Amino acid sequence: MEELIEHIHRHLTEKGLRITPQRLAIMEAVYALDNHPTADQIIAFIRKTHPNIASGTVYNVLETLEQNQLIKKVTTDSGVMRYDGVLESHHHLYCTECDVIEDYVDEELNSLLNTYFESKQIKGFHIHEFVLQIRGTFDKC
Amino acid sequence: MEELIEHIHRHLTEKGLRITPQRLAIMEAVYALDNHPTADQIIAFIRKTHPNIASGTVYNVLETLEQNQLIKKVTTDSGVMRYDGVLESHHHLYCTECDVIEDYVDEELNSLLNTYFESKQIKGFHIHEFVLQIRGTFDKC
DNA sequence: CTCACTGCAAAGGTTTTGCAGTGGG
DNA sequence: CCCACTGCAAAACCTTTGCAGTGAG
Repeated sequence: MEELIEHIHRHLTEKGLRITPQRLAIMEAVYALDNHPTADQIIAFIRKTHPNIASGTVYNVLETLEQNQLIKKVTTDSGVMRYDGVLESHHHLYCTECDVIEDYVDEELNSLLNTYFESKQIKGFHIHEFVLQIRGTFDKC
Repeated sequence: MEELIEHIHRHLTEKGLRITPQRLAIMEAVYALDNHPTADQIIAFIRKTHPNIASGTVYNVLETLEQNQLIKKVTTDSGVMRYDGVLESHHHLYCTECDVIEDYVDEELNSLLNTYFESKQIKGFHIHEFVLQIRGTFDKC
């Protein structure tokens, strides 16, 4: 937690960005709330301790944090954006029964995909990254 | 085209759904418009020949068609939904420069993923399908 | 001090919903 | 004929934007 704040400080400072209570609170919320929170869930969480934060600010901050690689956006089928504090390249398990999205980190899978697409070039297209959505159900659902 | 209408007829009838001019027009629009049209593009296309169609109807029909496996939804980062008439299991190339989404059909890739995840079970999770988003740029962009 | 950032409120764009009326089977 | 479906319009929903005021450096 201490080192998280340390890390955020360094990152923001390096980019010439100010360290505001709102930005710290939003970073903490993304880490505290599991399951890839929506902007709305982040707003609700922060208002418990910080009642005057404006929703516009939260959207703006999330945008800034994403552009500075402090968080990632996660797309959903419903179109509502969700946010992820895990920064390493990874994939997601999407449950079709509940709204859980779980991180799926698997370096072997990344290699497999990279190797496959190195040998199998797609003509006229240059790949930057893969996002694999693994859709299914958790046993508990 | 004839056989397309035939196919839609059969599908809708099997499910006990009515065959309306709107539903046929929307199916035709999804096929006619390339590049995974948005609801808005579908509405604009149909109004050229069918000026009174309501946008609510288009959304409702698209929902119905998707639930009956006559079309597929394609998620985008912006949250705007797009639609795809290709029904076989396939993946997509997302261009980060322009708004093109191209179908990427590759049975070998499907096998690769299936084989990989058969050997590598994810505990507590039962996989239904994979959706690989291949993000990059077309040379022409 | 200064200007990047926040709060507030209004607007923007997409999708959903309610309801009366219509037309497909 | 009947009820599933459409047209229309309002509302819901998420997100962005403009602007005046504030507080981080």
